[in-house]
Amino acid sequence: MLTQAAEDYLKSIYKLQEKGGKVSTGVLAQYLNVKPASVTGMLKKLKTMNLVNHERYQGVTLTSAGKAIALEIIRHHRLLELYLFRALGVPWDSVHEEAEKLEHVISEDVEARMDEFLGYPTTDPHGAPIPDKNGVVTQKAYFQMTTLHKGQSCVVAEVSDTDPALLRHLASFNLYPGTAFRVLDIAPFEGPFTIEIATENEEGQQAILGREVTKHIFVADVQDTEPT
Amino acid sequence: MLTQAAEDYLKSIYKLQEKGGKVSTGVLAQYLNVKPASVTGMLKKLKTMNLVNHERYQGVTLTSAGKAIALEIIRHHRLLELYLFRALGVPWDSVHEEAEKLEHVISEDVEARMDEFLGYPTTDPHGAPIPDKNGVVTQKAYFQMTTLHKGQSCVVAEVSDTDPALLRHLASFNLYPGTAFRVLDIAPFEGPFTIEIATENEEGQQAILGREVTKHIFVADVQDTEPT
DNA sequence: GATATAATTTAGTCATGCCTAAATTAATTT
DNA sequence: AAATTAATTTAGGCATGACTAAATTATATC
Ligand SMILES: [Mn+2]
Ligand SMILES: [Mn+2]
Ligand SMILES: [Mn+2]
Ligand SMILES: [Mn+2]
Repeated sequence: MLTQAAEDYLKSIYKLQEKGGKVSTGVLAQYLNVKPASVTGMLKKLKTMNLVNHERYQGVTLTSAGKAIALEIIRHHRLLELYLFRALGVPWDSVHEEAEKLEHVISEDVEARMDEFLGYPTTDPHGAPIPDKNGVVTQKAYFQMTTLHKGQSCVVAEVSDTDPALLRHLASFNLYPGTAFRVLDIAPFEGPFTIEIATENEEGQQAILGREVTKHIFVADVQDTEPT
Repeated sequence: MLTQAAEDYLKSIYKLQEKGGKVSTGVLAQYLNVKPASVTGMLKKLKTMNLVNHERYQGVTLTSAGKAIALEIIRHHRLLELYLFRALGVPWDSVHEEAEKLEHVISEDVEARMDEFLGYPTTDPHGAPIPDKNGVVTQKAYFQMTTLHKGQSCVVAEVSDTDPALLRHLASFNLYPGTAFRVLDIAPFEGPFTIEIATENEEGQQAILGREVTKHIFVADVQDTEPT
């Protein structure tokens, strides 16, 4: 069994190399809240275990063995988030922190039982894909919300799960993965978005979202619609 | 926050001092699968944190602060065992091992939610009492099964939870906490017990339990009955 | 009461995983 | 091409928590 620290390194390398190939020591250090020197030390260990490819000064990538472990931990994390949310009613904004500790500790048996209880889900409460038990991830295509134009409508696909305050803010507008909305206006000079959120009773709730917030929202099913 | 190792020491000291007051270094070492020298080292640390009373060569006891932490961990452990058993159907013989890792990692919020889901239970799947949220334990009076005499009937109160093979053996006879049985015979020279287990359809299943097994079973509601 | 035996503590090591400070290497400017 | 700046690695330390071997203290035996 790997240590918790080693598992977190692998998970982080996976996430960072998804958007950008080779991962530099500095980027990884910042992501893990650790100094670059500590990263170098751990990469050496991971390399002797054949979990990463690493040439000095050249950045790091996962080997297929390393990737398999990373996906295993990510699967634990996302299943746990959804399980805690659905089965125990743990709030949307605290499941991440809780799962961060539990992911290293649950057995394959408990993982399988949660999966069954949840009906073999494919996304976590923040819209992130849950790798299947063989480590296959089905990543839906989506765009950062900042790329939307006035008048377009879409559906929330995924939101960042690390900042509880952001998640509470989104929840205050009922803005969850699966929620549909339309862009009514975008203020100039990188200003805020005004959107209309589709609600069950057809009324359409309005919300104003600052730029920082929209960077953490990803959308799909983008369509151009007639202005009302 | 304490380390996982420190929490395990406190939990173990609590359990050992329950039956026998002061706990010796050697006994604690054996219980934790660690060498006596390692125990001495940890006791020094725990003493500086005012969690234990320890005079060299004189054994160790918990301070009230240490006891509070021990009970907190034990509460986690037993709630987790029951939760895994009831909510996820984890088998009787593997909940202990699973809970051993999770107990150090769950939040007070998840603890409270499991407690609510379970209806504020008072005993775990092996019959051990669950301390309440204020650390109050209500320990039912019971006796080791070896103290029973031929003809007596009783109810299983608690069984040891550490050995999965033993638990599977007991399960094969449907012998769980709450199960009633009567002693039909005790073979001489520390021999095995023959018992009749009460079943729903009144038939009465017989079982033969060796001495080693009976040492791990604790019973209550002992009554002298007429031999049939 | 001296002596043997058992339990406990001390002393010195080792592996993890983090740190800071200094040295090295790579990338950018000029 | 040389010099500056940034990224990365090396070197040396620290805290945990385990180990072994040796020294110490307590207990049992004669
Ligand atoms: Mn983690
Ligand atoms: Mn998530
Ligand atoms: Mn434990
Ligand atoms: Mn138990």
